[in-house]
Amino acid sequence: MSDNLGLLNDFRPGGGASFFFASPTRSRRPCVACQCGLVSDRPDPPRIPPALRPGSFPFANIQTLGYVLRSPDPLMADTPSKAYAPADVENKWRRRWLDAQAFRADPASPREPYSIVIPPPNVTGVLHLGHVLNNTIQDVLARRARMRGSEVLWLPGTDHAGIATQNVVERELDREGLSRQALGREAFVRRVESWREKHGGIILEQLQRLGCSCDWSRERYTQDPAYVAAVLGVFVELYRQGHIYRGVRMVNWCPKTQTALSDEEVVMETTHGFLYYMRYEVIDSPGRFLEIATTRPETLMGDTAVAVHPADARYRDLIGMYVRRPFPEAPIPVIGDEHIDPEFGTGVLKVTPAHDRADFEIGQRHGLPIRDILNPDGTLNDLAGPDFTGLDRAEAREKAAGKLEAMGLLVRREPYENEVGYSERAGVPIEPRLSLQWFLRYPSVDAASNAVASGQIRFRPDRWTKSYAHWMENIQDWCISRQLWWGHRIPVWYPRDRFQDIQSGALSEEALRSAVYVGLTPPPDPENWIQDDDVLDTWFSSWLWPFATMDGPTRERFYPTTDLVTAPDILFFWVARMIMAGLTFTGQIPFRNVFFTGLIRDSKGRKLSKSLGNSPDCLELLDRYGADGVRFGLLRIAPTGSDIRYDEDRLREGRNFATKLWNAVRFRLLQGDASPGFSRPHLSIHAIESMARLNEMEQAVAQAFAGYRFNEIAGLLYEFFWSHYCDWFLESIKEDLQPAAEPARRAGALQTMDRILLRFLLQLHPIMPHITEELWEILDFGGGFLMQEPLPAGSALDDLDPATVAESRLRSQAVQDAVRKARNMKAAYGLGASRNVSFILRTAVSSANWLQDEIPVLRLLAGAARVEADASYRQPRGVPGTLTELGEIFMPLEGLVDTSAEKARISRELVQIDQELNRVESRLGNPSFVDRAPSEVIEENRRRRSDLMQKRRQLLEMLDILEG
RNA sequence: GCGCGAUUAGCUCAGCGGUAGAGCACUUGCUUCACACGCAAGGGGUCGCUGGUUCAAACCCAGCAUCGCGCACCA
Repeated sequence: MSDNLGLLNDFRPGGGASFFFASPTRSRRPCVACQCGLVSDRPDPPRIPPALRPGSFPFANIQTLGYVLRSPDPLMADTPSKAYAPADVENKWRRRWLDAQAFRADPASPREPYSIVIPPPNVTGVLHLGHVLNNTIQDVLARRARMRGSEVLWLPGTDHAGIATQNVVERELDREGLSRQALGREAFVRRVESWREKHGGIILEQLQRLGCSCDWSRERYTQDPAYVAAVLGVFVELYRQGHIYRGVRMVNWCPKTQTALSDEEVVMETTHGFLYYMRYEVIDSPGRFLEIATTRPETLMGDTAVAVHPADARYRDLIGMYVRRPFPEAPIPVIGDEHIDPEFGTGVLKVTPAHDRADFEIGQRHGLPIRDILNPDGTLNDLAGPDFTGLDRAEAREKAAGKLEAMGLLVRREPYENEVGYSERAGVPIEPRLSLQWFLRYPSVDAASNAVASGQIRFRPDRWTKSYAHWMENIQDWCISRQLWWGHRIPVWYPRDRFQDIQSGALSEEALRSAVYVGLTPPPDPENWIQDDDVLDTWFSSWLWPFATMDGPTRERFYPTTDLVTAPDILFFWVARMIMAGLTFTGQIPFRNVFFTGLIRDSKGRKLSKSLGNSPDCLELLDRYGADGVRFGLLRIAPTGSDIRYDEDRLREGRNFATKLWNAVRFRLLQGDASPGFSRPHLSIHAIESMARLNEMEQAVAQAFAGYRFNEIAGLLYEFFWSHYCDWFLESIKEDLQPAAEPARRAGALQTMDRILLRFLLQLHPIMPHITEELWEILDFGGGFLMQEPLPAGSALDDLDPATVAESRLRSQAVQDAVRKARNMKAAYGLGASRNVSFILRTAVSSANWLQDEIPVLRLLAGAARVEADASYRQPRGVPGTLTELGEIFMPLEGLVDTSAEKARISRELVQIDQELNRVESRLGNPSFVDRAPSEVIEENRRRRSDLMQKRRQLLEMLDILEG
């Protein structure tokens, strides 16, 4: 097939024309080859015969196969594209909105404030689907809030993304044969800044392309002078309060970027390795060996003890004795510690206090020496012995195992699977490492827990509150210093004359506090001081984002913010920390609602990632489906919280919906003026039904918004517009739009269309802002922007009597049912396409005026030449009929007709009715059901029983007549 | 190991006590004067398994299975 497509492409004309295959049956199908927008791009073009092989494609061959190729199709050639082409429309409105500063938030406005701060996107990456989903949701919320009359601030910005940005620039330097060390700190930072200037804005421009209604005049950046002052100020304040301290602790060390990381920046990954069993000789009991299991033989040079459980009978007697560490050879003690699990391995643990968290703690408990055998870059140092000095830790593992084997000390090794911490950014295994770092004891922990537990801040979906509570209960101090150059440099200076002392980590916390200078500005005598080399963790600036981005009046008005939209993977990184920062520094919660989006996965359920190459190019998607199409498609699959399987078909659905809307409006425009002055327009029952449905849809949408159920909102809009308004209502009024129709009916139809379109555009706008704005203008619904239009207060049928509405709806639905059944009957006789049939409607209400009005509707929609109402019609043998809510419909057929299909259909229906009847009857025959079920349920079942029985009788009668 | 979530049509998912739904895919028909990115008519499901509660269970409860995600110092 793809070969055929290739060939088709060769025939593709330049610019805008299209190919069609026309089959001998005069069926017209679009060809897949042309990307001009007029034709389908479905992967399987229908009706291309398998015989159509590459090489046999020329026109002649197609002719012989009964196919003709025409280009361009004469029907389509002279009309402009009937598919909505989003590109120009989206550009146009983006520009107009921006020119009009329509997104600007006014702190002086008397309206109720509504605010969101954008989660700063990572400027080192390109726009990915996660951003698109996330920001679409924010934009939907912001636009809806505007239309509900709020003064909206959606504040955009970016952060400096410390590690990520530094990595990118270092890689760039590497390609140039340079390094940051060669450049020096100042020049390097300047270089990063210029990279940022060039690339930092790209992703925000891409968000504009998506239609995001951010107040771009307030774009913020974590390196803005005011923001920097806020970050450093917070550091100083927390330091003075004693929440920040410096000390030697076990940290997560990334040997690649050579910096400490917080626990959140470490991801656990299942790793396949080996469990090595080795033996150490007991010095005090020569000839006796202790067998030890380890996954990391390369650290044995750092072992300073061997530990067993104190109650372990196998080894209890050895506690206090010494064993021989094979290399560098040294005696190390056997100690007893409760931490040891006697069940694991051999029940003996080698203790390496310098390179393992648990071992470090054991070491602390037993006063063991710390032997650090690793360099910061993950290679081994002198302490590991001459054989190992300079080797990478991975190589050292193999070598250590080999050496043990050579010494006869390696018992065996078996394949082993365990969880190893990896650096989230650099992707290499983390090294637990003892180092001198800055830490934060989190402030306002209890208040932050309570804010969420009490519902003051609401998480959606709610289940994240539990995760949050769990994390808050087990919260650990935060390592906030990073050994990087790009970021906010720690505002601490050390006295030059005591610098060595201080850096050795030997000073007590007290002594340190009295020696250092901590302040927003450098000390007055800088020559006597040395500033700390480290910068702060990027998240130490991000956690201030909701308020540090706002100046006085803005904060006064728009803080606390209303909603935060983010992915659950940064609940701890960001959300929890913002809550603590907000409570600590503003005395208020930073936001009232947090909506967690799902994580987008590919169709196989894998995370989208650059390395897997399964991440689609979003800009291309925006080009192909339009921003509105992408927004709508993504929102439809954005469930309330769980993961999202991405499927491009959904975007296609969004694009198709845009085209559907476009064409529905085109249809309206073709009908001309609505004669608004027409005194007494006649509203058809279908018009009333449609406005009632519109009303229901609007209410359901409002509820779905209140519950942040975005997929439901999109579904409601789609269902109403496509399945009801287009498929039913527009079809039902086509009779009224004929030139010969009564003017009052025509006016009623046109006015109803306008009323529904107007209200529908208002509802749809937050999701598909561009096309709705364009159509609002084309339809001339209002002078200003649709985006600034308030949602209407009442319903579309407020001026109608409720009893009339209810009655009309029942009638309209009955007509719909009759149409469906009549079409069905035609199809059953293979007459689906024929318009040359007659129907006879036998109904008790045949004399009613309203029914007379509906006869033409029935005729048009069922596709009949004639429909006649006849209450006294007697069904002749062999004439098929069907039971509808309007009455029975018969289809007298001329000549011989195969009735077997219809008989089969009726039999199938009878089987279903019998099954249903059985269920209902057994229910009603059950005394405890009749006793205990609510009366309305019992009534409902009784009604159903009599309906079913009647239906059954009539079907049997029809079957009888058919069998003639 | 603990916690959370998922399991419904071929696929992606909605429904969360009272007659199993949507979109896509599939079948059939359609040059119907808004739309083939369309219209119409169809086919397709013991709602993961086993128990329990209930007049009534896809839905509530318990257990199990499978998958996914968090958290956790088992070397």
